[in-house]
Amino acid sequence: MQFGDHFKAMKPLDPSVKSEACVLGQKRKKSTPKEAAVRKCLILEQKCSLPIFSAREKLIHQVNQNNTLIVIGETGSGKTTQLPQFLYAGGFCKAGKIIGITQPRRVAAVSVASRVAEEMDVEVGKEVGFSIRFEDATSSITRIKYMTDGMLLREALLDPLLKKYSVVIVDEAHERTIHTDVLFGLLKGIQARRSNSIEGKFREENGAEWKKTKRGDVTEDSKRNGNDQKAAWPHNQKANMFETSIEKEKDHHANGFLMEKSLSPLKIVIMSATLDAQGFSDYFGGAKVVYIQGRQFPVEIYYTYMPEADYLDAALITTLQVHIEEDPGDVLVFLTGQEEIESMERLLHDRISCFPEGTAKIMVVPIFAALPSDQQMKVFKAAPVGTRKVILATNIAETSVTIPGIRYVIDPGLVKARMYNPRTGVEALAIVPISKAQALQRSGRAGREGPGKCFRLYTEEAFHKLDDVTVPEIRRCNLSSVVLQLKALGIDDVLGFDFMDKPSRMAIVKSLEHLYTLGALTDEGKLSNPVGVQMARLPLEPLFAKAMLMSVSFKCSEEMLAAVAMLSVESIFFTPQDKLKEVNLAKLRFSSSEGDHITYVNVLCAYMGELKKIGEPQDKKAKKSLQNWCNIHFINGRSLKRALDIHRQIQGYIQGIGLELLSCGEDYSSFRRCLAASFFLNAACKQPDGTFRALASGQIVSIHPSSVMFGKKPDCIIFNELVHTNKHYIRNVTRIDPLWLPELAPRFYCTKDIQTNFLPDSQGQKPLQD
DNA sequence: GAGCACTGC
Repeated sequence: MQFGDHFKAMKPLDPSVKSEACVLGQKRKKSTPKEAAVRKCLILEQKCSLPIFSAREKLIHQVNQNNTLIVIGETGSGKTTQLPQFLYAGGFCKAGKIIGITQPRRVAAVSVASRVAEEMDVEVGKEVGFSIRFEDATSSITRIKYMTDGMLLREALLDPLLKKYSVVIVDEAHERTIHTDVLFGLLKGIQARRSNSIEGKFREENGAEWKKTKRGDVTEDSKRNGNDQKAAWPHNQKANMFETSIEKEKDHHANGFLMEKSLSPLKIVIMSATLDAQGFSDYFGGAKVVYIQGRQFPVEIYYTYMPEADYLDAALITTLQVHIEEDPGDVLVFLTGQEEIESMERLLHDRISCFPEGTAKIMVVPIFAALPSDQQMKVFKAAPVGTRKVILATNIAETSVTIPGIRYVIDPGLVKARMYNPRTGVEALAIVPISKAQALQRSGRAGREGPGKCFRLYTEEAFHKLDDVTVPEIRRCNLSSVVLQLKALGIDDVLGFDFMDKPSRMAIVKSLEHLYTLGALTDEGKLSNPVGVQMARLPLEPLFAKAMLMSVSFKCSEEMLAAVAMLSVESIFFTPQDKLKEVNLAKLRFSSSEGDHITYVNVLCAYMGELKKIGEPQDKKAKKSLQNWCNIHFINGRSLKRALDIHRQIQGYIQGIGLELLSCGEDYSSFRRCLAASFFLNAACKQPDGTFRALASGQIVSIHPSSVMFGKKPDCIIFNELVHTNKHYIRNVTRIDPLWLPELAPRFYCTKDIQTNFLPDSQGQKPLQD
């Protein structure tokens, strides 16, 4: 480590300072100048000791030489924080260009940005910034910008060639989120267009180094070159427009405008933690791959000799065995859901209570996404001396949350995954085996601070039979949002889009049909104006976006705004299994006999009222009072805060589009009529036996127990979600008048069928349509 | 008459 030698002579640093510095994004007390100096040295030392540091020059060189580079670096290599700094120093931000780094998660974007800002000794939001939904910490001088992958996709809607960026780094590419996958195809297209631009060619011919132009040319560009949006796309049917634009650029060249007007090439860097480099390289035309050493401690892996019949029982026994036989160190147990975690918690407490006097104690802490934040924070609290912490976690602990102190991992090898059937439109949650990559990720959680052990509750043979990598999200979910965004980006031929893993034809065609039904696409399959254009602008599921637009003419846009904001977040009510009755009682305060949608509107209104009373939760006391309000109503404060953020954001967009926000007041029938008009495809009617039949699919469905309509028997309802667990459950349900359907959706329902369906003698058996 | 992994705009 040639660069580190310089620091060896330094006095050893106070260990407390060191541990603090290791925590990303943690708030620090204001330090004295001396402390600040020590800290600065420390940061420099840490930087230089990272495995990536010795590869600095090589990396800059490789990015200069290759348009696309694949960087494989294990956990702890420092690639996320260092590579952007190297490229910044290597001249990639000249001419006001930006290095963009995408992350799959918001917290990562924020914490890494603050760490890098500190390393560069600048304020967050200045040279180093981040951009996530609801929060933009960037400015005109920002040159290194961390952001969520979805955020960069949104930016592409306004700037289709991402002209601000000289380099886009896609981090955690192995996670293959739906946004990352769309970005791949998009970036590839942008890179091709930008290289084909006249200046790209000019550069190649002349071997010119990095472009030198004055700052501000980016905005000038976009002002003058408004046509780029249409001209930029290979799949665009108006390809001839691109030719025209090249001609224009040639003219500019002749007139000496070239250096101001034209585009610099886009560098793409794909960073992944797994060894699946070949797939990325193949997709990006045989792109060069570089490997960076990681810094992970060894983890011993143990398998069972025989397959386990009951993985929960096996997990329980293994946990107790580790506790009794192994050295100190916390245990992380991966389970599939809230129910499993809660029952395991009870079982562990039962067993511990039977331990003989003098046995070391266990502190059990659960963590899963629906758990309110204050309870989630408990996993970060150290156990008292002599007590072992056992964390019972879902997938959340695999990547989203890093818990310090873990030395033992117990992995049953299962995960609860959401599946989507494009043919029926039914989503299902199923417990399925994890992939090898996931197993590796889980065991790695034991080796972050020292050597660890991982107990896999399956045989080695079973491990080898697992899939290598998890099926990318884009192959598993509803594509309506993605297809709408691609259309908005000018990509008309979605079936021909260059996906790294192509979704099934059926899934794409179903989404196209869905969007057409919503009026977002024209008969030619193009984005319709204004409906499609406006829908694409709203950061909502397409169906909710349409409902939002429709609500303006039903004069209930205030109510719909509240409803779609609430429908966009999950787990509004937190329901511990042992407090079902109390939860239902608390819900009554907001319940509407008409259904869940109005109930949600009531909850959000009540929350806003509470906020008004106590003011924005700036000070501790107000925060506590708000938290208290949430607790007594069994409301998840984090979810409601998110709903409020979405509410504000959509409100801004709606006003930006120039649409009116109107309240229907006490008359909820117009709101319910609007729900019927928006969600008519998800209508269901009561059958004689009390179950419901979905009108479009003919499926037998049941109202989910979490609905306020559960146990009630309305004649006709609309719903927002159909999930298959033990039954086909519908969630988010509201009562409607069956006659509204033919009136509001005449292309799908006719009055005669509806009447027949509800006549006593027909007993509702006749299917409405095929 | 009884239940829901994780992200993201």
